[in-house]
Amino acid sequence: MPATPRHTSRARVEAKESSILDAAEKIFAVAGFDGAKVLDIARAASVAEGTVYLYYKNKQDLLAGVVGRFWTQLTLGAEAAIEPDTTTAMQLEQLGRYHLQSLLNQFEVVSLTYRARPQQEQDLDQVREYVRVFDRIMQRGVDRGELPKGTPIGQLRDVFFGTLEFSARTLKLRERPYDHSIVTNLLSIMVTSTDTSSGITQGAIQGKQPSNRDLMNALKAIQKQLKTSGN
Amino acid sequence: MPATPRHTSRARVEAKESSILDAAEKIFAVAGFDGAKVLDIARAASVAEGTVYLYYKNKQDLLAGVVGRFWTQLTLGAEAAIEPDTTTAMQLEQLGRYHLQSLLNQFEVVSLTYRARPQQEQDLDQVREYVRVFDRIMQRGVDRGELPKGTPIGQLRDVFFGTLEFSARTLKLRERPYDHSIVTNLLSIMVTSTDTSSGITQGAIQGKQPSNRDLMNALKAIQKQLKTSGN
DNA sequence: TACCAAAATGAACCAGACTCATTTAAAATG
DNA sequence: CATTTTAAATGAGTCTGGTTCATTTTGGTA
Repeated sequence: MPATPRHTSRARVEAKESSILDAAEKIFAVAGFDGAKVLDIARAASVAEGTVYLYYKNKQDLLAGVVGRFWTQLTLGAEAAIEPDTTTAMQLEQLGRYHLQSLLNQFEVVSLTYRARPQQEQDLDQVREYVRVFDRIMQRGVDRGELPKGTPIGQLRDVFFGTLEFSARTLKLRERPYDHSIVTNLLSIMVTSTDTSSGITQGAIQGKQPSNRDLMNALKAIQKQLKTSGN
Repeated sequence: MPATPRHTSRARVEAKESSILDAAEKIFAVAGFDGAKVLDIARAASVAEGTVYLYYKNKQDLLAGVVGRFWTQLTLGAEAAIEPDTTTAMQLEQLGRYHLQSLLNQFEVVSLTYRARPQQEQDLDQVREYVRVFDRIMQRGVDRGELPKGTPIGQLRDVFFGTLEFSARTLKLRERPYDHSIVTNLLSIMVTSTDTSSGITQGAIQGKQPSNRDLMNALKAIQKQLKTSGN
């Protein structure tokens, strides 16, 4: 079995494995998970149908392989896209751009991600790994004092990735191209809110009812402040 | 065929149709789309397997029926959850709470939504209808002068739903219950950003590079302002 | 070259979605 | 109410496509 090769060079086994993944990715992308026939994938990889099952337990597992590899590559790409020696804001912007662009460029594969996690099973590790890129940037920002101490990184992560994913869907739906202003807007929103010592965020985090009138008033003040700061 | 009933009362046909939907929803929710057998759904609806196909073209179509009904009901529930005569901020909060709670309570059905839109086919109309609830609230806010004229409703919609959906996933993953502070935080973030005449947002919308240093400085100023406003 | 284990193959198997000839139920007719 | 007609329901049988496994091929080793 390819799983425990002794006679054959590891390199060749891995080459074949990734050629199967390539074929699978291609077929899945054009036909979707249900539409893709294992036989077609095998043919595209120049391999017999049974051979696929030597490398992957079943079709689901094959999909997990495709999706996992995609997110791993995305993590590497993200690391590469981020300048290590710049501000937190700049790094966030770099990650945001990279993320949105990737979502758009490889929309089909991204969509497959949902098919790979059948309900509340243990999540794809590679996706988890990917979002840690964000966490590291934010944590470094806090450590350096660029962001306030109590910055709710986890919540902001949901804002960041959630917004970008929905924006990507919207753009795809309307057949619009990548739009940089989405990232910039998102960033300004997020960073504005990282001051947890403000009454608003503070109250929110503690779950106390913040009186919507107060909320509105506070926000009006901020808006005025922004306006007069003449920026 | 039930499609064009002449002898039988429309009511009875619809009753059977919805009893099949009920059964399907139940089975899909526990077994997932792939795991659900049409035979089981038929049994759960006390009907022969072939009968299901009298009402729904195929399994996918059945799923679309389940998901569509769900979002329609969600829209009705949302309308009901929103007080018509209150502030925009309050209404947004009501919608946010309702949405997050629904996502959590009916997580399985929500997850099925992704299975129902096989790639970039025409979206589920019912989902579109649902997000319009948000649009209406925002538009009314603008009309009333509670929100600035150029408020980018579309972008904020992505922030709103994107963040809530990701937050719901995170909560499910960590097996945490509904957390009201998520909605409140999200709101404060969003409303803060609705002043499009601020230098930051303005620049962003026009897509011009806003110089990250300027950005950070502006934000620092806001944070200070917030802090000193002693709120 | 002969041997052996790893790797690959594809025919056969089987689960499950879907069809359709037949049966059953319900309305219309007289 | 008996009879005819049409709608609705049925489930055995078909067919597609994922998965298995007995057999063949390959490549390293002695």
